[in-house]
Amino acid sequence: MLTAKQHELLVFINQRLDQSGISPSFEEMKEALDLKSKSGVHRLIGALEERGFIRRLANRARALEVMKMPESANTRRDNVTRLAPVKEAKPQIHIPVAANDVLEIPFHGKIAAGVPIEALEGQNSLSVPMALLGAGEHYALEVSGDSMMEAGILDGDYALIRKADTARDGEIVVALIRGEEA
Amino acid sequence: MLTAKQHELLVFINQRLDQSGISPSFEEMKEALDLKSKSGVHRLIGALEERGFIRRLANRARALEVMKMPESANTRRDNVTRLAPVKEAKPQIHIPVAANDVLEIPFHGKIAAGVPIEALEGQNSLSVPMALLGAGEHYALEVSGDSMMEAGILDGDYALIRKADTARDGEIVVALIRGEEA
DNA sequence: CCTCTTTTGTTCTCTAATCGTTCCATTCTT
DNA sequence: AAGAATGGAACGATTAGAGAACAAAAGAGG
Repeated sequence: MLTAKQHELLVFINQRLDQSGISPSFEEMKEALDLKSKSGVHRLIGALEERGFIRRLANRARALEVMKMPESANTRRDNVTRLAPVKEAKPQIHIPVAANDVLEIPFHGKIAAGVPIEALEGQNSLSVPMALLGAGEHYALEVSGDSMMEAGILDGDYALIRKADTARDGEIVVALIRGEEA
Repeated sequence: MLTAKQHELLVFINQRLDQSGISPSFEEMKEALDLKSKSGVHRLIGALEERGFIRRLANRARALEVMKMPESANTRRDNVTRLAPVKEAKPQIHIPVAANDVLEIPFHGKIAAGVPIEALEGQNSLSVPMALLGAGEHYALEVSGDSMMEAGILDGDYALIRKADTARDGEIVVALIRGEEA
């Protein structure tokens, strides 16, 4: 799955991350691999990313994250998407209190594939449990049409959208083409 | 994933939060990082938020929350409602921090239309934001098959299910027919 | 309940250093 | 020689620090 260099770089990144929690910069990786140019590191990073071993924020400094390690490496990596630790069964009955952890995000209108967003840019807003949102600025759109049904997005759904300038492969985005078509 | 400054700030916030339960203000963070202006803190906070390490309420004072810590940091922060109480030595002024309302609900296995539930009735459990649950007792099942795709329920989804004896027209239910078929 | 005041967060502009990206020439394999 | 890997350097973007003015929220007091 990995070339020698790729493997070497991955191990280095993982080590630095485990050790200090701070991503190495391209310059530092260059040094670690004993290369003489950052462009090589760039290519290796790209390869590792493509293979799903690391993830990164595009155009951000020191924004690497190790997703998994190759089997060979004994340096284990456990806390990726950690689910809850298993704990002893205890017949307890949860009574969820009304979670008032709610945020109001702007509601911008409808969206449908190929059709311009019907911007009813009014003061409308939607109350959304914070638990559904990540970091960043969000807004809501109503989905029209069944074109995204395979992704579990149905007609009439409200889509919660995080504003962003970039997107990674596999992500679902709302984008304007030529400034008009959605 | 983080730069040195970002890491430093994150550790500081986490420490203050663990210690007093009160978020530091921008001014205090400025002092802690030995800066002379708050604008830098603002940028760092933004970066940490973008990376998912903290969450905050916009325009609210001292409304920070640590979502996770980088791998290295030994100062861990678990969001899950911990059952096993930690030893409480100090007269902590544990002011109710904006609790990360996550609940653990039992995970009972797979479900597929027409097929008996594969009960791996183990002690497994799933962490779920309370905001997604109503009142009552809940559990989780993993969905198998695409038979419910039209309802936005896809293969591999986790279904959160509330135990009930009755159901109204239009509601989606999981039910056992003749005690075996789901 | 309504002002006044203090605290706290937000934004903008500059400046500088660090960092990531890209393109092209060069070297190394096969 | 062809293809792959590497080196080099320019370029543009992000990160960081400072300072100031401004806006918003929280408290205090009448």
